[in-house]
Amino acid sequence: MHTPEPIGGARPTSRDVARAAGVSQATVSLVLGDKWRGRVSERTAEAVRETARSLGYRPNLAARNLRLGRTRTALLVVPALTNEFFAHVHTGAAAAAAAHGFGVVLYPSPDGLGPARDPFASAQAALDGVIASSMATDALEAFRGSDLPLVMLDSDPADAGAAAHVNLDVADGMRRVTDHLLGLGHRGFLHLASAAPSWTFDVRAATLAHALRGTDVRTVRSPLNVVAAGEAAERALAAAGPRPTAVICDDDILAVGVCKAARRLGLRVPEDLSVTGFDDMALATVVEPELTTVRLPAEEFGRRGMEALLAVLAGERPPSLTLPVTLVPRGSSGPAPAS
Amino acid sequence: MHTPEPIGGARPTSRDVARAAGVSQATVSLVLGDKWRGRVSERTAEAVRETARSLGYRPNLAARNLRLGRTRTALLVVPALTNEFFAHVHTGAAAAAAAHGFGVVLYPSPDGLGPARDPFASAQAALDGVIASSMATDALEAFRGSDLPLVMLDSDPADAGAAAHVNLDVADGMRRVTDHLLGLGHRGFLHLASAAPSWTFDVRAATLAHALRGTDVRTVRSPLNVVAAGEAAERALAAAGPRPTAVICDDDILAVGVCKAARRLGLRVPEDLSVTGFDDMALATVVEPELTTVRLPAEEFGRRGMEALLAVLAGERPPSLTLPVTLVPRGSSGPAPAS
DNA sequence: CCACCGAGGTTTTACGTATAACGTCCGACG
DNA sequence: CGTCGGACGTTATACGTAAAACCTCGGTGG
Repeated sequence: MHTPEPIGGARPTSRDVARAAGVSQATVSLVLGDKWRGRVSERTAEAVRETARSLGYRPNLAARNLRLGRTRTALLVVPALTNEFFAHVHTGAAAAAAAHGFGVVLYPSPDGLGPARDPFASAQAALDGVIASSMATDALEAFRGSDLPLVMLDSDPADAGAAAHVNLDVADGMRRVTDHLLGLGHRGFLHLASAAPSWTFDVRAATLAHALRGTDVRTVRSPLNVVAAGEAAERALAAAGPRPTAVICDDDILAVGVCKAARRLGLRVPEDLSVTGFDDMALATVVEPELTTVRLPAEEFGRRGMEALLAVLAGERPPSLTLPVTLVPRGSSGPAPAS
Repeated sequence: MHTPEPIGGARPTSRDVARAAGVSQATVSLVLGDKWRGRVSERTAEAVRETARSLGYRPNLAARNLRLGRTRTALLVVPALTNEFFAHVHTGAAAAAAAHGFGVVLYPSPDGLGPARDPFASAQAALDGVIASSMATDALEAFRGSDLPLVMLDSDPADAGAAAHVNLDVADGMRRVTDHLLGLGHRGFLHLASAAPSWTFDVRAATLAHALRGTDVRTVRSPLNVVAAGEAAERALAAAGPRPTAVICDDDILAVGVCKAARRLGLRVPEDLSVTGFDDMALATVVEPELTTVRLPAEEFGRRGMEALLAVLAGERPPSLTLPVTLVPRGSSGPAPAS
């Protein structure tokens, strides 16, 4: 029977390697840390490397972190992992981190877009910095007390609590959506907004309100899930008064709910009702017809966020960025029906 | 202008707290570690707590980890975060971990279901153990060299490299699918299989082959994404010979691709073609009609995996588990068309 | 002939924590 | 009256690493 090594199975330390190679611990550290040029002979260095390999030596990260006072690890806080968008953000952040020898610990704030209870208690890993993405305004409070450098993604650039900001130009995105729909002749709108009190959604609402001033706009809020969004949309579309001809959604998930509601109400998309989403996730091309939506550069977003954090850690003062977005017109939006 | 504390801004240590409270560092450690009963007076203890609070003391995790020789942190390796299934697995694992004061570091194997290059170099965090979920068979090799306790999810239970196994009863799931479709009168099948060389998919294929012996079965492999799956299915369905009346997919993502292909070919689902998925992710209820699929207890899966790891770390020898799955019949499967 | 230097190391120290081992004072008991 | 044992702490040490400071020895320039 295979016994998987006694649990605390003493791993070899740099001192073990030193003893086995007949040198001092300091020499081992120098060689393996690649700082031996001119201080240790090529012969000795190779011997040390060989010994380390044969013993299966792996440096103790805890000890190294303690000694160096940093961990080369960043925490990425996201509202919810089930939202594909944040998976892409993570990919970008992790790639940028890896390029600089950093690691990323992912921490999904447990209450969806709600407040993060104690990210640091949960993330046992010692951290060098934090990237908080698209957090609810109240959730951000949890980070005020920390003395860690903080980069905020998708939050109010005026907020002084962060060392740097990286944003998506959601205002421009929303403007492109309204321009698109106004150009198609729509004058009656339903704005299906996210119920989460987040800066990024506030911007969308304000932009939309401004761009559609003078037209007929109703707003309904819904949590970010298909079923709830469908119910909210169904109620709003079945309500009395003139029916909107276009539904603008804060997120693809909401838009999918609207499409399902439209089908239940016997409304054809886009002939009777145009629907637009936001994010351009895989979801957008799954529904029939495919969603007109705003594409966000999710991966670049994560990458820029990590680069900003790395800059802060290097003592620089990184500029605050706003990344451009694009409108992707697809089948879910069409000319307004003749009234 | 708000200067966010000098980057390396010396945080207070337990010794600083001790000095400020007029006690020794050991006393601080005892009090804050909640091991002071009978060794320190209530008055002193409260004074220490108060001082720590006012100084904003936070223990240095690196030092604690070094001292204790463990980190209370586990690594969860998943093939791809964009697959919603693994987000749920993480949720379950994180919950179980938190209940025992553990943290979870998420590591998405960068190459999808391909080999994980060096999980330990990337996860800078020191680790107590590893949970590897649904890894490709070759990717598992990356973990052989490690001396960390390893729990495998969704992999061959006969594999002796792991300290424990937790599995989903995918064989039973696939049998339920075939029973369901055979009961509906289907005799011509297409199996749209995942191209990833993973144990869990091998089991599905073998089970399907056995359950459908004697009927007409073709197999096509596709990567796990909607577009590729759609193309593969379209080719297979348009090919010469008798057309299958049911397509059995290894994953909901593949099934969605099939639905889109069916629409392009002018085939109605389920009247002309039945389609089944696997996993029961959000995707399954987004397409029209909604997918008949196999529901996997993803969150419990993650929870059980973490519990198994915790048991191993506690020196126990946890039993290998297989969790039950259920068939969720929906609109995408119906009676076989009369030929 | 001696001071100096560079090559090739070693000795030592510090990081911050947890805890085992060790004091000290005082009341009580034999 | 001695000493015993809580109550309440303190002192000392170890975890494994990185790196500053130091040592030794043979060659070399002045």
